Amino acid sequence: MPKVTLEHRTARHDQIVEAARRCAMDQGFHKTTMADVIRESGLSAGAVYGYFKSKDEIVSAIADQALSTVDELFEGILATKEPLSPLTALTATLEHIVQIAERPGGDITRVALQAWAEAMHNDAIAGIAREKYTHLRSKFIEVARRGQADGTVDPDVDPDHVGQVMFALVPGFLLQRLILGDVTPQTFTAGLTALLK
Amino acid sequence: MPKVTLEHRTARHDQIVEAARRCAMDQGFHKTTMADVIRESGLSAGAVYGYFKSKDEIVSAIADQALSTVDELFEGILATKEPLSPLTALTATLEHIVQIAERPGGDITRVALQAWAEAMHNDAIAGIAREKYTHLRSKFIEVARRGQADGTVDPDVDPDHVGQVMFALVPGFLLQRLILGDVTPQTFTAGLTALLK
Amino acid sequence: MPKVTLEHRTARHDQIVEAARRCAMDQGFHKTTMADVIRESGLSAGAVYGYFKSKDEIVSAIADQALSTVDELFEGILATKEPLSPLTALTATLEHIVQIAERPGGDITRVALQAWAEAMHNDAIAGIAREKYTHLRSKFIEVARRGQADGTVDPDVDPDHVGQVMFALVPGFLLQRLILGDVTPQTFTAGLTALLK
Amino acid sequence: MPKVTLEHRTARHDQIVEAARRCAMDQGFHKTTMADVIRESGLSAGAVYGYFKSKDEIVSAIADQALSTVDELFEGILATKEPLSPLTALTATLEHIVQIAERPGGDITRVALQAWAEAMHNDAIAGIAREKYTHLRSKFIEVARRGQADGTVDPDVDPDHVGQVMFALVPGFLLQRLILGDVTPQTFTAGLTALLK
DNA sequence: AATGAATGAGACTTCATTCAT
DNA sequence: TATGAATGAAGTCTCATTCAT
Repeated sequence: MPKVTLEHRTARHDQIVEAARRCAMDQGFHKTTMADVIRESGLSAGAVYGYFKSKDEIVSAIADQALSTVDELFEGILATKEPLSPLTALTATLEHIVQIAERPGGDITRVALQAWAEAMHNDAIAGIAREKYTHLRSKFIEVARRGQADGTVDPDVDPDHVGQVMFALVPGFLLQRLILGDVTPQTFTAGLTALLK
Repeated sequence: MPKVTLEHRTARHDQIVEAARRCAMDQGFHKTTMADVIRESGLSAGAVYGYFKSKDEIVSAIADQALSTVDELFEGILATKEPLSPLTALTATLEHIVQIAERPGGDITRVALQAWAEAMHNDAIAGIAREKYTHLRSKFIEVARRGQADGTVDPDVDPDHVGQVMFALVPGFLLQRLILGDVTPQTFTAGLTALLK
Repeated sequence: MPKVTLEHRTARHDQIVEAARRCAMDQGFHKTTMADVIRESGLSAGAVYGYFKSKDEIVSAIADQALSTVDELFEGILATKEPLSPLTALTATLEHIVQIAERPGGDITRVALQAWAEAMHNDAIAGIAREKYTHLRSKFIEVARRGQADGTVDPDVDPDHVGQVMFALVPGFLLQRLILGDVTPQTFTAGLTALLK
Repeated sequence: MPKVTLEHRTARHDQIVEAARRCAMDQGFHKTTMADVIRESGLSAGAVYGYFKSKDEIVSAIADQALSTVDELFEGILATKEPLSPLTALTATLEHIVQIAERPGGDITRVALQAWAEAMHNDAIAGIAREKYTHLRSKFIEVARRGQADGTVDPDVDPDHVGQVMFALVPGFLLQRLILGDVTPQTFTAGLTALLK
């Protein structure tokens, strides 16, 4: 019966990652001990090590999740909305980010910050971050291209560069939200409206 | 003997912070051990603890430095240039950031990322980050105000909100530069040119 | 598996306390390092800290033991012997103390002296000492009361005060035995015989 | 001018011992650091080490002082009072102990307890304690002899043994006073009156 | 598969003592 | 002589990981 076992394995796996995420959200990756994860997951040390070879592997899994969540939701947005100006795309993104951040389970964007820092000296996480953010940014590049096709964005500029700027606003918004605490999609959209062509 | 001693103390203090910064740049705050800092500083354990009460205090000192460096240099820019459009201000800022990042001593912006993560669960660093970034952002708000006075920025939008967006581009640029590695002041300025009013 | 585990835990706990007691007997609380206790117990650092949160907790456990041993044995004496004059009670107590002190494991009364000193600036041990010695002294007060009932002790004196004096002879005996080394239950009983009513 | 220098040396020496005594009174010998002594004495590290070769030497000096103080004062009592029953001698001693203990500078009897503990594993202090307490006890033995001469003490008992018992009451009183806090010369004398022949 | 007690390297920090000035 | 910054051995405790049951 491979199905049941697989489901069981997946459930256990997620149980561990969720526990670790909750810990990392409050304490960061480094203050979170394996004992914390074990306690929070309700499993035993041996069980946890049956699913992950090391703490590093768990950290990578949380980082992957934290860096993906924004991505996944963002994709949805871009896929549906048709005539998509940079302003509209950004506004929709920020609103979704806040929705995710305010989920009952805790603010996963805090974990994304941990992942950024970790990527500076952890190759596995650097790889994940590169992959996820390259992908996310490609969506903004796509918006830039559409804008150029629509005539709303200067066609002489490399859409990659336009995408860089649009994408930059996402971590810039996140960071201000977490550290200064006074930005909202509304205030940010207002500022964008004043600045964007 | 106040003069000599004070200079001496300051030199030693800086010697330790510099050593710690080099370590944190390579390894992050948490993988950096006191033994690393002690070895790198060329002092003894006791000497280091004569200048800092704990590792946390050293971390705060590095974080302060990392979050200040951009600030200081940025201030210079804004003070001098007179007719300052958002685009000009941002371009100048990014160029300075890259100048700082490429200094021989190592890229201090990597440490800034560590500080962002640390601010999530370290009140001292959260305080420093809040203070430094509130101040830095206020400069962009000032630029927005000048733009409104000049008629180049929509006067009906709260300049605080415009400042939020301009400021957001700084960490957004930094993060892409460090993680994706393909942004430069030039590419970014090109993208900005296409997007900004 | 509660039974086996509980026994096991108790055995380990005692193994650590015994090891620590042996160390403290030779070196005192402060010269005894955790490394000493770990080596002497035959366990690992982690194992020891699985049973005690800190060195202080181990010290309290040894102090408790050292201050209790006299107490326990003394209670036995008082419970059985019926017509109990102060002289008889004291003689029996001293003989028991020496029996305990000369046990193969080492002289635990040396640890009691450490505990007295420690009680001066360690609230946990001060509390233990207060509790144990209040209890022990209450036995002597009981002897005083019986003496008053029997007509062998002046009924006009507060039995608490009589108990203070009787109890005082115990540490007085211990201290002389350990520092001057020339008192025995026999010499002491002889002196008591000459002095007591 | 050797006199001035000698006075100066003595003053400095005492200054250090007093400082160390104050520290040891509050914290015990082991929690007292050389830094504490240096700060409290108002001298420099080098200066302190000009007078004492090591912390151990300072500890011995404080222990000597603590074990002597009772001794000195006690001698005075015994020298003057002529017809001296054990009860009288003891009462006078306890009153003097409390006088000393309640001096403004702090309760030096707390330091005596430290010295007892230290004597268990410090030969220098064990030697001092032996010497001081042998001497102090000899005074009680002298009282016993006088009692035997006066016919108030049983002449068939070795006066050394009577002295052991009388002397025992001194640490017994001290310990109760410091740990249980409810004995006074008055309560103790009352108890003694009920018990002594 | 699961358990969780045990491991032990290594982290942070202290403090008695020295010595160049 | 006096200073006090510096030394570095040694102390307490943690925690990722393993393995006998």
